[in-house]
Amino acid sequence: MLTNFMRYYVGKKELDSEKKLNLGEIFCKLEFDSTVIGAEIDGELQDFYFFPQDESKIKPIFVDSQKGLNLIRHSTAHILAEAVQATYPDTKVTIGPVIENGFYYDFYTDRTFTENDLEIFENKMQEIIDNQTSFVKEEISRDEALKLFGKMGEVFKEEIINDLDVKESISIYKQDGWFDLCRGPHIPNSKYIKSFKLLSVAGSYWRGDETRESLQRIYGTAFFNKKDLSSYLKTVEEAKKRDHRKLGKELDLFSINDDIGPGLVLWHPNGATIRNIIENYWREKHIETNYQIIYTPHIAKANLWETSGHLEFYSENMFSQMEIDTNKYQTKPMNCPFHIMIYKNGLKSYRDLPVKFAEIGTVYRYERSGVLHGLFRARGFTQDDAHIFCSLDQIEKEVSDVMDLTIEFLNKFGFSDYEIYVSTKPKKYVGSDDEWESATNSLKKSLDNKSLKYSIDDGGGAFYGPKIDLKIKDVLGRLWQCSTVQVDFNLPKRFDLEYISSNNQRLQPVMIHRAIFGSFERFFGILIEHYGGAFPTWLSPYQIRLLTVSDEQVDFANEVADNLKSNNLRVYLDLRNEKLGLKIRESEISKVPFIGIIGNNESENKTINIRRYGGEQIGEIKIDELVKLICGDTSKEVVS
RNA sequence: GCUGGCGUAGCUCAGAGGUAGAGCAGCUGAUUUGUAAUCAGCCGGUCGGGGGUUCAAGUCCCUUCGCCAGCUCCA
Repeated sequence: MLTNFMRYYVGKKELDSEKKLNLGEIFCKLEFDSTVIGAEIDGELQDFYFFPQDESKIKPIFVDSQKGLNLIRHSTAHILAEAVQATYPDTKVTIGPVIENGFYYDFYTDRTFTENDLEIFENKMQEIIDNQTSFVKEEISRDEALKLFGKMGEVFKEEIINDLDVKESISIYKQDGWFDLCRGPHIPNSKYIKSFKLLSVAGSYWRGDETRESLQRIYGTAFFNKKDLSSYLKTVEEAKKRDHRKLGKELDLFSINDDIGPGLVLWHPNGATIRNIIENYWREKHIETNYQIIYTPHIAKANLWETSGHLEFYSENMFSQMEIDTNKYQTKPMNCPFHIMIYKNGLKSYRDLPVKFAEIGTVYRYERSGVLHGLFRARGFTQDDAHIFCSLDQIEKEVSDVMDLTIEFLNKFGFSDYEIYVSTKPKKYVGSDDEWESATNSLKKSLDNKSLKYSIDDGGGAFYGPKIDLKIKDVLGRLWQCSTVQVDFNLPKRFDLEYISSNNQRLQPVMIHRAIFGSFERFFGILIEHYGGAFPTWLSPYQIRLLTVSDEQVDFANEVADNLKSNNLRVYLDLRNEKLGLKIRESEISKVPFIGIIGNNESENKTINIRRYGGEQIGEIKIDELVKLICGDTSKEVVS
């Protein structure tokens, strides 16, 4: 008799039923309270309208979980769309997905939405939410759907329906009288939206295609409670405060000048001091780990770029050719061909391998004007580039060494959290399957041996070889991709690279491209934001500002400054006839890690009164103690 | 590149057809100062560039350069 007998496993409970139930009914029978708003089944988020299969394992999703938040945000996007159409009925809706920290909804309209509109929409949305509107799902046929949206003139929805696979079921979600084509899932009722905010308006294109209609995108976010929303907004504020373009100006680190050109960076003395410290550290470590440091030109004949394949595959990113005498030249977008030419200069033996060339090499790449962004995306930048020429069976050891060096570097700058990705063979590739497998295994092994966790990006490798990418996490939890290690089977072939093996054969080496910072410009930008401009003592342009209380202490202050300088410390001497309070204020604004105050007490006692950036008092100490204090200060970040 | 917004003193910003403004910075002077702004005076601008409308243009229109946000994490 009981043909439709079903069994569900819901969390730790189970439920038998004589008929098919949807999630809402299941939760109701099991007397779950209203904090359950959906479920995860086979890794997919589902709402109350979903009918699980027999024997389904159902993981309840609670309103205050991360997954629950995705439901809340998606539903908030629908309420936004309703509010926009209620306000401006001629607006056409498109799509409104959940994104990392919130949601957006794209609209088609002649009107330009303003900040004022956002406020109107927010008020209207609050009204809808306060009505405790239920989200009701209805399945409709394809024809019905086309008719329904066609009648409303919702052309974008029609296009979506037409593009859907015929097998796919089509659903709409109703709230009040308003509804949207949507596959869900949604929260049961708007009462779960406790706090939301519309953040900004921006342009976008239908389906991201710039040849299609341009749309207006409204970004917003929603949270389970007001506290989470305000802490998110605070993080956004904090990120704004740390914007490297703003701090770069305030701290006089760098500039980008209209008269020179967009995307071209001027490093001011303060920024250049930091870069110089980083470069010196970089050189020292590379020499220590057996790299040979080289220098190469900024332009080369077009022929070279033809051989390398850049003209064929990378020309969109290269600056146009210039003619010198009768030859065509181009500025370099990459350093590799130059390193290769140095390798080719003279026959190499297997005894020479691995050959490791490293260069702080400036390259120029054409970037579309709209994507330029301070130091993060520039047109001229300097890579910390290196190329390792080795045999296939040396890859594992070499990559292992690169990872050690990379992690040592990143730790030095206070980055201890990273995500690592190994990208494997794509559909189109050069090199043999054996080579790819061997190289990919070497990459994995070198990570496994260090117990470094990584994800596999299947098919995500470049056509010329597999790679490891490393993303670092900054103090605000943002991820930045800097370091990369890439195996290359392509360039050695194109340039006919070879070495003589132990049994006197001519063999082709493999090339490994690697960068730790990626580029000095970008890495510097990340450092500025990571440290909030308050650089640790070893990097800070000035390590201490010496402030005199009055003219009487000038001689002693000069003496202290000379002493510190002779110990290679970076000292800023403020002898101005100003009040101490002003001098301290200016020092704090410049974020120098130490302030040394010299008044009559100090000059009599031959001491300096030390205060750290941020206000911590250290008190009077002697010069040699001060030298030790500054040199030994290894705190990774000064609190801003 | 495209969509939208914005370019006013070194910096941060006000002015929205009728004589270009403020604070900070800078310069000069007074003050000799003890842990986040001493006081006063002065200097500073073809209002991003070019063209137009008007008796009159930061202000309106066109064009050009630059900056900012965004440009499929799919119904």
